[in-house]
Amino acid sequence: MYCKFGNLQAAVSLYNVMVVKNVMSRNILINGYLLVGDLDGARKLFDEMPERNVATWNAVVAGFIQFEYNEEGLCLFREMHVSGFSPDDFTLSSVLRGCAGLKALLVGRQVHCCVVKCGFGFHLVVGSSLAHMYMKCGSLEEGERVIKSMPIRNVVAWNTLIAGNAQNGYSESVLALYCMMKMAGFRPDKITFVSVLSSCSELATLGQGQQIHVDVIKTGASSDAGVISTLISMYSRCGCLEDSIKVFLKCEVADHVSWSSMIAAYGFHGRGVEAVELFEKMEKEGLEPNDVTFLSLLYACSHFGLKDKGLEFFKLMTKKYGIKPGVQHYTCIVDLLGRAGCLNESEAMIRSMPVKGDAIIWKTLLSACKIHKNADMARRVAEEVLKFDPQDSASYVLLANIHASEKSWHSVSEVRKIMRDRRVKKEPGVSWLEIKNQVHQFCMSDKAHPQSEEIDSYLKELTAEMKLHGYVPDTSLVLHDMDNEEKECSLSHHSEKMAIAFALMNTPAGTPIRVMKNLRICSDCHVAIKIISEIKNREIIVRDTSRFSSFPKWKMFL
DNA sequence: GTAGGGTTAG
Repeated sequence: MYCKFGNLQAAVSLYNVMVVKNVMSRNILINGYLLVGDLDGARKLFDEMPERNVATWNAVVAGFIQFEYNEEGLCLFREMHVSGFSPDDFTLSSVLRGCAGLKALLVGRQVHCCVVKCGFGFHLVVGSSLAHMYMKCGSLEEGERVIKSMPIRNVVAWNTLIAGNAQNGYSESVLALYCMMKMAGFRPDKITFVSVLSSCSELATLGQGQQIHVDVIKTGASSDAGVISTLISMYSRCGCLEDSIKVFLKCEVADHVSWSSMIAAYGFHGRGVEAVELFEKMEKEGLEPNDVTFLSLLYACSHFGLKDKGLEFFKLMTKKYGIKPGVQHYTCIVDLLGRAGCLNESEAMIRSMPVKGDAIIWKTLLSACKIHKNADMARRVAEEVLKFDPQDSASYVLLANIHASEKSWHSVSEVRKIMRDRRVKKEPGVSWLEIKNQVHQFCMSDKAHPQSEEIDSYLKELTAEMKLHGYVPDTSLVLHDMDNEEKECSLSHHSEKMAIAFALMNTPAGTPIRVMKNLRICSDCHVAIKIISEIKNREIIVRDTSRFSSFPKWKMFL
């Protein structure tokens, strides 16, 4: 009883005066130690035990794994096996959780054999743990096979399947599975919603996200901080910052994750000042920021050009909160310095930081070289990127872009030759948007869309109209040495322009247009969209890999 | 006594 209520001291005193101490009383005490997180105490008692049973082993294996001492947990499981004990469903689900935590696929497969041998091949709980393990280790297929072979499914099994697809990036499948789950008569719960909503964020399908928000309210899951955080993020990533704010303000259970989520949402929409204000309020409210909070905050600072503020927070993170900066935090600082034009400081930061660099941090500096047109540094930095990832098409393109903007066609063709030799292919730009719950997708110069001819002639008219309003195509961005007319044509067929043309043709006047893109939008499209938004009197919101841009611009400061 | 989830740099 004392153990159950976490009063370990009382439990220990009682145990010490007990005349007869058996396995059961010792097991209870071990669980007491584990309940309060005293792993050393539990281990000591365990080591001193004259006899043990399966429950004893289960207690320590599960205890260690619960506190993420996964390796220790797996070692204990091996010892258990050597001692001649057969694992039961409790042992196996704990051990599989440990494998998932370590992403240890091979050990996981061995445990799978053990599961089958011990007769738990069709067990509901063990089956979900097994599928979860496979999916966490990146083997979605094996995980799905386990779930599909289960004779009965419950909500947890469905959630495992859905979360596995979400975490492995199969967002469309997540939405399909969500419908199937409901059709099979299962009621989604807070965990289902977290996975499904994060897939909506990924796909930026606002319509679906809104429908799922309705389901959240219907099932009463809207009082869960986890669901709230995902909703905030979903609305932000789907382009509706105002709805993120509404969810956040209405929420009574917001925790540090929800606050971080809101800070990230502001950052994603370029609202640096609000992000900083919210962080300061969070501190005043006594909520402890974590590494992700700082990542979101530093990101917001770098995108809004708050260089000094960002550097200040970077120091605060370590000094006040004892959070060691990881490579992602350093990347934000490199971005912050790079955008501000301090290229040398930025490079020095990478070379002197105590954590190992990666392709991304060097790519960040490479983008800064492009913004500030520093071709010499760009060449050097591109080499560093390609050391980490020789197949990274974006870096070759960036480097070629810098050469093209200097009209140094010889260097451009050199870069293109290296790409050919190394068989590097440029990732095609794809934009998509949702109209009446249907997703339309466009690739550059795409002829696949049924309305491609109409789009083509509409784009021609639109470009002419834009030129009357001061649009000058920035042909320096085209990588090939073509004549100007060809360059303009190539620019006007960027996927985001095609998507916007399609939306203008197929939606009523005044409807906001939300376009998503798989790469960064180019500066020509940025200028072009601004002008389109003005002449067509439409709010246009473009999401690329990094952030949201809203047009007209003033919307950002509302 | 067991299983499934949240915010995040480019």
